[in-house]
Amino acid sequence: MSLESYVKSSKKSDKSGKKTSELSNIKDESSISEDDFLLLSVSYDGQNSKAVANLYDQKNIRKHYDNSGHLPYLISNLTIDEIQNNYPKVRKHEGFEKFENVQLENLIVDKQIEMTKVIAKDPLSIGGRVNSIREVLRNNSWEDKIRYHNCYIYDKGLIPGLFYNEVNGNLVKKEFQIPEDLKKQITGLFSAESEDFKKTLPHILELFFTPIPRIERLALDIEVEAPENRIPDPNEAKQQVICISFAATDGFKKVLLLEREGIEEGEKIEGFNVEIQKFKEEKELLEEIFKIMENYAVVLTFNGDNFDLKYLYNRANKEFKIKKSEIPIFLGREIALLRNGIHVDLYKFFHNRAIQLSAFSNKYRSVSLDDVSQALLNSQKIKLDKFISDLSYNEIAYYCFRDSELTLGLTQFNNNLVMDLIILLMRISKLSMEDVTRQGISSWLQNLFYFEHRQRGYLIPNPEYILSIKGEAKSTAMIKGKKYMGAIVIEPTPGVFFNVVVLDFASLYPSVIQRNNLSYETINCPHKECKENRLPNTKYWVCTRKTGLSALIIGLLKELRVKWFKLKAKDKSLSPEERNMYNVIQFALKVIVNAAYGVFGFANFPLYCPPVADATTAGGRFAIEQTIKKAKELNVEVLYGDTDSVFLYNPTKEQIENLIKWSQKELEIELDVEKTFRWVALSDRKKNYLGVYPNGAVDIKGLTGKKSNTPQFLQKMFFDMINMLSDVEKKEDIKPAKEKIKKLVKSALTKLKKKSYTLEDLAFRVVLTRTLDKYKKTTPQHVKAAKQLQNSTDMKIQAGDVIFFVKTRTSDGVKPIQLARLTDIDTKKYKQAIESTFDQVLDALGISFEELTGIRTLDFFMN
DNA sequence: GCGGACTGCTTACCT
DNA sequence: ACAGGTAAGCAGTCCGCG
Repeated sequence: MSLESYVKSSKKSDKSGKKTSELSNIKDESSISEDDFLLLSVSYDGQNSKAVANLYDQKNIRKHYDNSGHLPYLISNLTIDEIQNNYPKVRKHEGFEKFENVQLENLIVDKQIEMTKVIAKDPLSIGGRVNSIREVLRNNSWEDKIRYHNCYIYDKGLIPGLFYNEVNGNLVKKEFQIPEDLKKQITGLFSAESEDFKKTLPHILELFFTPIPRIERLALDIEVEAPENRIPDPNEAKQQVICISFAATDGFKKVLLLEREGIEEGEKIEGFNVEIQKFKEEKELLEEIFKIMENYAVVLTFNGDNFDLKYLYNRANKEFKIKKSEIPIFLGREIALLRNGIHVDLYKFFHNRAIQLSAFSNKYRSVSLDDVSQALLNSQKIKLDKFISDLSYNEIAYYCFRDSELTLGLTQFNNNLVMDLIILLMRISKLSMEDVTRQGISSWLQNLFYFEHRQRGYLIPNPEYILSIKGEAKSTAMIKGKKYMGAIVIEPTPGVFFNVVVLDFASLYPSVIQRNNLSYETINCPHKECKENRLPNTKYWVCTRKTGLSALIIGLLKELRVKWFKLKAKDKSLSPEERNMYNVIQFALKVIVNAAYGVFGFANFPLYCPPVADATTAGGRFAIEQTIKKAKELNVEVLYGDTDSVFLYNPTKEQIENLIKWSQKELEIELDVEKTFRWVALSDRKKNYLGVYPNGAVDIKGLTGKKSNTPQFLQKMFFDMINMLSDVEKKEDIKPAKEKIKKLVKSALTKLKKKSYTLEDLAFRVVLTRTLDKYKKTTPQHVKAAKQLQNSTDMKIQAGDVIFFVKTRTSDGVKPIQLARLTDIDTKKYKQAIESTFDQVLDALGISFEELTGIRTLDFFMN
């Protein structure tokens, strides 16, 4: 279940009286006092040449400049003398400050090493220019690609998303007390764990037992004059800004308009009562925008990095020559940041695949404000029937304001879920709010691991170094082009099976990582005696002397999630608000923990270590293989399974308990009953099944009828069929259901022949994953349709667009619905689509489509 | 010139 | 740009075929 749907349902289901909160401080802001400041980000102030912490003082940003003289640096394996003699350019570098000796632990060789810290006056002297010190030192340079603001966070042990006080000019972390009994309960759960584990636990607990404050924020959206409806170029910013809207959490709402010749006031729009202010001069409009932005610590946009803020900056700077220092925005290459605030571009956040997939279960297909709002808020942008430039004042204000309202809404729904999630992810990853909302999950894990390295005095290894010692993966993948073997999918036994119990391993890969002590330094470690400690089913051994850092951290986060937060999220004795909070926490943990395996197999991850990923999936295969074997021994039939699950046919309670106990004892991995089906329909296709729960609810996996590109008329038919099947309680019920399905299909075929479906109903909807010119090898149908559209209309077609097309008897075989007519439709193709979609389910029921309809393929359309 | 067998490409899905 | 495994449909290629 997705994060969002869980929260929604728990809200609905519980209106009972509140219990006294066991964990009063987690959502309770009363424990926060005026001088507690939330750390939102750390940045580098180039003018003062200092790191600066951006704190949220419950209203605005408060800057705290470094007062310790901390400077950027890199680490060299050479001694100071060696550097002086062999690389004299280092000392002569204009940004060079000084050398220092340091001792760091190189985990890969498991030794303390004397190294040299090369300290510079500014970050660019370390790296980023052609003659930076890291370029001079070349292969003798380490830790030289770390962004300085992150380096500062590691060295000071700062945790973004936690509270700090200013004590005698220093930043001091505010400690929130975890209630004693709670602390005891939790630590009690882990009494059997290692010393390393226990030592780290309190630091992790702190992240989740510190209140999450409400953060006031302002959403904005601009409109720009657009001749012929062309999207204006934000780099040039040639057209005037004609409208801007604001919506903030404190209730502030406003629209600013530029007065233009020939624009009418327009009719007042009912229900739209937002204050509108008109400006005669665009420059004044811009200045007012900047003034309002400065009132808020956090500014939200949807695509502000690449459009709104970039446009405002360039317009102010290039057209009106407003000085850089008077514009509250500064531009990076692909980002727009604020001088005195935090800019969160929600487009980037919702684009993050971990967020898109896990949090919102792929509910929005393209990352547009319209799609995301539709999916999460059930609200949409205002539909226009004219060009932006032709709208009346009232119309454009209304249109523009809705965008700000939606943008703000995306952070507010379900009790500020998105905002809470962002704060939790900051705490776990140690990334600033700006970074965590813009960067992918590999950056989150990179930063988390780097932080831990520094905190423990470990050298952060160069990626090439890890690869040169540990090498590539040793297994062979099933799929061409992949680097190593992945999971096992059990060949399904086709048919309908009553009373099926599905068992699955709780967090299989993280459990393997923890149990097998997997980490880049522990796999194939340098110790002689460890070489005997082979991992089953692999060509690797693993360290027996030390706990691997990733095994420790991932294990800890996983254990905490499974043994505490997940249980609390389901605990009916807690208030819905508390459960929501626990659920957001367990979810944030899930995202991080589940991605931990994947990043080790991701070539751009700086701790990339294919053997770790390889050994992880091998451990997973070992677990499921042993489980199948054990099930056979217990005389239970395994019908199907995928990666971490087994479908058991009609098992007894005892058999289930046996398996679970066996797994705990022999594999040391938790096996749980995930779900029980009244019946399951399996075909011979893997990753495809239909299961009906005892209450009639249906679980559909992989079937074409459910896929998002299937035409709507067919999706609807498919779900009608599912409804008929969900009534089936016993074998005898299948026959009448079959009769109903027969009627359903016949009426659809008739409708198809009579052409009474609309083009919308018939459209296949496929995402264009790249721009049109990038399809070189083949031209798929949706690309053909998109090309037609581009050639005969003025539509701009971009990567990420969903193309609606129908199958036709024309030469291309397809037409975009904008250009098609019902008479073009190739009915035969649609009949085939119905047939194959239905076959996936009917196969399992032992019914053939032809038998069902009683018609041979062609006959129906022949007369 | 055309169709069947085949491979590869592309998208959407599962875990 | 976290991973690999699978299904489906189509595009493109090769081969055989008087």
